[in-house]
Amino acid sequence: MPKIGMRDLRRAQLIDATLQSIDESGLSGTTLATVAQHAKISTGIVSHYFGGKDGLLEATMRHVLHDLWEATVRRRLAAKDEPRARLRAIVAANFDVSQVNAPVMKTWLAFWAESMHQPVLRRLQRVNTRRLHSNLCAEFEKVLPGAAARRAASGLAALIDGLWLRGALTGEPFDTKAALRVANDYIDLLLETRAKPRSGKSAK
Amino acid sequence: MPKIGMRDLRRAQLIDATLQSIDESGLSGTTLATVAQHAKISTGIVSHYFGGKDGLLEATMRHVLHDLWEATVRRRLAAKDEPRARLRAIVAANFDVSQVNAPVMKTWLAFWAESMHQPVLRRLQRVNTRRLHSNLCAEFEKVLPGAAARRAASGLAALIDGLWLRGALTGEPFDTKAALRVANDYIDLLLETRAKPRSGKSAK
Amino acid sequence: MPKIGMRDLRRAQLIDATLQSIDESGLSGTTLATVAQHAKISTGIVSHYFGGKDGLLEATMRHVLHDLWEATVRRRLAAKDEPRARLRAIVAANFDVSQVNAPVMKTWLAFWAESMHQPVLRRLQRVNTRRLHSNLCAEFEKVLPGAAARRAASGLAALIDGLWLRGALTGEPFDTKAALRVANDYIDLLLETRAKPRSGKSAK
Amino acid sequence: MPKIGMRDLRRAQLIDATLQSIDESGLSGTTLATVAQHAKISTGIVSHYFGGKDGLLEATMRHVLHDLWEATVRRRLAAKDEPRARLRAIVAANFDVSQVNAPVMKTWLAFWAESMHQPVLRRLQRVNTRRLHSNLCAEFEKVLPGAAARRAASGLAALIDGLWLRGALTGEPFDTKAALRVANDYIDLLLETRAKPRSGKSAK
DNA sequence: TATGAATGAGTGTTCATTCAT
DNA sequence: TATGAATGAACACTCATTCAT
Repeated sequence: MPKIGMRDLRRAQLIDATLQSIDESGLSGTTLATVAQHAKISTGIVSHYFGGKDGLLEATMRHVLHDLWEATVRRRLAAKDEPRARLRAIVAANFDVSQVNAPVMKTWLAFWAESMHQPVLRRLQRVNTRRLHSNLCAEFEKVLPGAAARRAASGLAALIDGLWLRGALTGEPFDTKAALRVANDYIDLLLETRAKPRSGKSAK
Repeated sequence: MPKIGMRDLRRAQLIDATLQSIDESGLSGTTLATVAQHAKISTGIVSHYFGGKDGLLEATMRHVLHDLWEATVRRRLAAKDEPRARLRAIVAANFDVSQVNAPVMKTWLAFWAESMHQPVLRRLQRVNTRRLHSNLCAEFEKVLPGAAARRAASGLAALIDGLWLRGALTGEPFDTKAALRVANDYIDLLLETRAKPRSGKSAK
Repeated sequence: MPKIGMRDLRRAQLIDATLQSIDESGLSGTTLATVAQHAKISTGIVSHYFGGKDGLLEATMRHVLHDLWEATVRRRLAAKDEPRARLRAIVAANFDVSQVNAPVMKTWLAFWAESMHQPVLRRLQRVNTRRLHSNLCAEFEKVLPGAAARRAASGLAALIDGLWLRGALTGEPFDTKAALRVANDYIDLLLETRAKPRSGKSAK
Repeated sequence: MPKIGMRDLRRAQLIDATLQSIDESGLSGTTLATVAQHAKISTGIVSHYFGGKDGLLEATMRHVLHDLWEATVRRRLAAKDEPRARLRAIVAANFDVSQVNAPVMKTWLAFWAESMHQPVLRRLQRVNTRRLHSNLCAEFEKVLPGAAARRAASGLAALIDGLWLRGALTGEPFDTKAALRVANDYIDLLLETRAKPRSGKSAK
């Protein structure tokens, strides 16, 4: 008798095993055999459920992205309906526990490298990059003129990713508090420019 | 008679071939054969000069890092001896043409992913991460109190890396001008805090 | 309560699915999964009814041979009780619709290749080869001396198989009419030798 | 130092190993490992020289076809310039020792089965089928009217293939003498029709 | 120094077969 | 009787590395 939901259970189990294996050995050191070993099932079943290794990485990344977006929605809903609070919520979502644990961070790094050469992954990556930017834009535009808002969004998006990146590369537990402080300070600085607009001659 | 410098010539030639191959196929798609093909030499010679594939990536990354540090030193020397100018010089070095071309950007991404699992690469990566931070710190400390300076350095380092990362991931030519503007604006904002220090209650 | 004849129904269904799958993908491209898919049943049931893939091919081939023999008997009974008519009937049976459709032709070709290495199939193939020869012999012996009759039977058997083979290999619908004409002409030529026996010095 | 002709030597060696392996285990039982074993070299080298298993079978079949065509040319040149002698030469070429040994016969059978589903092999097979027919046609047309010549060619081509096929399927050494006698007798019968043309109403 | 032929372990993937339900 | 999830051995193919020349 086929268990209802067996397919989803297995897929979740395999995605988890993939994250573990990438954590241990990196993507290049992750084989269907290591994934199967972590999941304590046979190798054949991995290809059976995901159609191959590529499908497995894609599914894993979709899972990670889903968690990120879910965290973003959740935190935004919980925040006061005000730009500063909303921006802080978005920032916090990017440093959510679902995003700053070792398996996920290593998977992100591998994903970026692969996305440069795999169309399917590239598409996922672009959607995510744009989503963060447009989320930030939406808030900044409430208080800043268009061009300045877009620049602010670019800056904050970059700062978020940069903080995340540098935190990930340490190899040590992510210092969420420090990252939040730097990012939130940046938000404050950007919002302050509202009052006394900058000269705009700063670009080299 | 072995030509003087033959070894260095070959190594430079192979490093260049490696960058090309990574540009074309990514690190996972790069084999000693593809590198040899790009360099128009035999496969055996690669292992001979670098001891293997790992040595090749390490050497390639050392080369890229060397270019970055060289650009940093050059631009700092050319800058006025003043924090703002020096900071701008450091920022510009990170967006130097030697760092924002496709082969190098893809190699950086691959390097980060690999550095999480290869001690040799990890060491390289740490040195670089710290070097940027301490360079920035040195300038900020001239005008900001210790803690604030370190925070500013962390922020600017993250922004630089984040701008670089988001630029690299587009897959299109890097928009240096836009990146410089965002980063330099951030410098200005950070330096302005000197006058009216922030309250420090911004962290969540 | 198991339905009476369920077993035979399933077997017929699976044999048909096997022929379809071989038609589509060849024997080497036919798996128990493709057979099950064509029969719209589960994979496990195939092994259950035939004990495995080998048993399936054997049963399929027995089915095809049964059709051939059945056609031979039917057409011989319908023919006048006279050597020429009987021989024509045997020829026609070998080009019966049950033998010259794409699924069956491709299965025959695969069967021949496999029969060289599988004792069970080899036995089937030998029985069939000999049956055709002895059927032809029986008729020729009514009008030709023993040695000549056997030689005539060998020739006609080979011509039948050769016409069938070349027709099968075209990949297009089998031209039964043309094959019949060539074979029947050969029968006529062979029977004419009765009057003016050949010299027998023709062999090299 | 690369030996001149190493490539051709290896290819010949591997083709021979393939024929041996097919003789032993059939095409379906032939793997790159069994071929490598027969050639006493490593498995990787097979794919290296032929690009894969498909390339290996194609090359092997090209080799067999080359032998057949070479035998045909050789024997035709040696024959008297007269239709009957030429036809006998063509027949004999098809039963040449290069074509009636066990490894080659089993390879032919496998080739036919595969050619139904592999375009590359199908093309080879068609060329060969047509070549025999047109070679025979060329001779028959010297002494028979067009339509009769083509029919004679079809008949003889089929008889040749049929004799070859039935001889191959026995699994015992090919009885070349018997095959030649039957085929040559058929040639004689066909050429005799020149004098007293047949009625043409023989087709069913 | 330089070659590239050769190796053989390792990879993703397929598939006949088994078995709990 | 029937299912299809699961197994695990087998496969073609890749590739870093070695080594005779």
